[in-house]
Amino acid sequence: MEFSKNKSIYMQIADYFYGNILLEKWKVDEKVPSVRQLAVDLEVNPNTVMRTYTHLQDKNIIYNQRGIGFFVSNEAQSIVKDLVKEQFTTDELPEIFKTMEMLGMDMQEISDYYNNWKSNLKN
Amino acid sequence: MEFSKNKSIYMQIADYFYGNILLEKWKVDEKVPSVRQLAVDLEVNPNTVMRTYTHLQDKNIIYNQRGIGFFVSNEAQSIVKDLVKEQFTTDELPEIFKTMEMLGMDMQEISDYYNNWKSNLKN
Amino acid sequence: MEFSKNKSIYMQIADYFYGNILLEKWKVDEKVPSVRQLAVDLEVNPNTVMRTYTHLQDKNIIYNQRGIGFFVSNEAQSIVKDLVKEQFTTDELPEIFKTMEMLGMDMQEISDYYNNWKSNLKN
Amino acid sequence: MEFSKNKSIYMQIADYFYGNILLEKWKVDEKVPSVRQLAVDLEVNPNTVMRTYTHLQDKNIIYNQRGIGFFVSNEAQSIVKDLVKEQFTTDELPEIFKTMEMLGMDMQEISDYYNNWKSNLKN
DNA sequence: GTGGTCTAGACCACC
DNA sequence: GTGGTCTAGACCACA
Repeated sequence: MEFSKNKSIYMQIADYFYGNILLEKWKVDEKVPSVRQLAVDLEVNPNTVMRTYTHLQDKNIIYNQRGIGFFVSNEAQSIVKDLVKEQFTTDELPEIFKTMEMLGMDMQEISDYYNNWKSNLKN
Repeated sequence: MEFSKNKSIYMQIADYFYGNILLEKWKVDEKVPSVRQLAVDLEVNPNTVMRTYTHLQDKNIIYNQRGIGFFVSNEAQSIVKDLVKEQFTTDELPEIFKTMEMLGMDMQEISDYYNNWKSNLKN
Repeated sequence: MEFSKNKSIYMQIADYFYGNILLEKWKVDEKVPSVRQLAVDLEVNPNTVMRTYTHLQDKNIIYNQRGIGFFVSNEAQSIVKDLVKEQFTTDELPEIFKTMEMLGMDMQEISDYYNNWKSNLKN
Repeated sequence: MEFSKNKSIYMQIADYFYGNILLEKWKVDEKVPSVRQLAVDLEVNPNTVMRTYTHLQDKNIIYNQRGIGFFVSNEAQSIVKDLVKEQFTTDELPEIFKTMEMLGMDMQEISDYYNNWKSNLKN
């Protein structure tokens, strides 16, 4: 996994969790990777992973069983969905729309980029 | 002008310049507000404005005439357009698309949000 | 380190970096002093050092690892060499030559000064 | 006349005077251009020229006859020569030598640049 | 009037 | 611990 410079690493790790939960790759009560293991896999400081986990736990997206690990909570799906959608529609989309105006782009162009992006994913 | 807390103030001031240049409110060789004046208008510290100006000057978007002020450079339009478009297509759009996938949204929904946003602007 | 008053402090700190990089005292990917530490060592305000670092980062001479520090970039050597040589040959040397003409000095005299300067360095 | 960005304009105008005096294009008691005229010729603000003249007058290089103009003083030659030589040997040359060391250049290379520069002047 | 630099001190996010 | 941003206030050189 590569990290963008525009966003903090621990939030990008959270994004990775959001994806896995929303797309149901990780189900309710399933164990998520250990802090240490994930830190090794992602080549980041364990503190950084821990920060993500603390953050997700605060939001009741994962829960902890002492000595065993972290697990996906019951409400994870709905919490994440609300969270992501909220931020998407109130922060990110308006930002995009403003930039579109500045660049004089219309929805069709965005749509083209989208199709392009999707076809690139397959390869 | 209100500042979002997600982004540094000096970069939001830069964004303000980008808009004015792209939409040709400010033309080539036109004088831009003085550091002190803009600081007063935006209610920020002059150092913060100075930081924006230094940044824009480094990117050859504005130039300085000693003792007189800053002016929009010849290539400002094209430099800004490249800059903004580059970041938009390589950073922001993919981010949006990823989130769309996660949320299971399609282009039609985005388009609806867009039209909604545009009609809100008019009011 | 003493600072000349003809040049801004933050640029003199940059010169110090140029020297260390060109003479390979600092190698690629080596960590450079932290902003705070260097500020203490040089007895200047951290903001002043920060200004140098931002400048060098913009020029891709150093890069940042979040929360860890600044490091010498791959291309640092060649960038600095180009930078310094460019300025030396197009700005400083012509200036010197013009003054030599005005003073009626020839290359031999300059050479004498040079040898003199070098022998003073040793003591 | 073109002005370098590295030096203040009024000092570059002073340099122009130094050259004319040292190379005896302007002799003792000869009238120098009026402030207004020179400002027009050089396309600078009259204040800037005035600043040069004040500076030169302070150093007894030119003197003023009220209502008539400025004139080259008796001691102009020797004063300028001392002034320029002093700055040249204590400020500029050491600076050059330091840069030479950093770039690993020797006197021969400088000499080559010098010959090159002189032959370019003729064209 | 203009920009340019610097200090002092603070607060924050991040690793 | 690291950098990043911002404020307040000052002083200077320059046009």
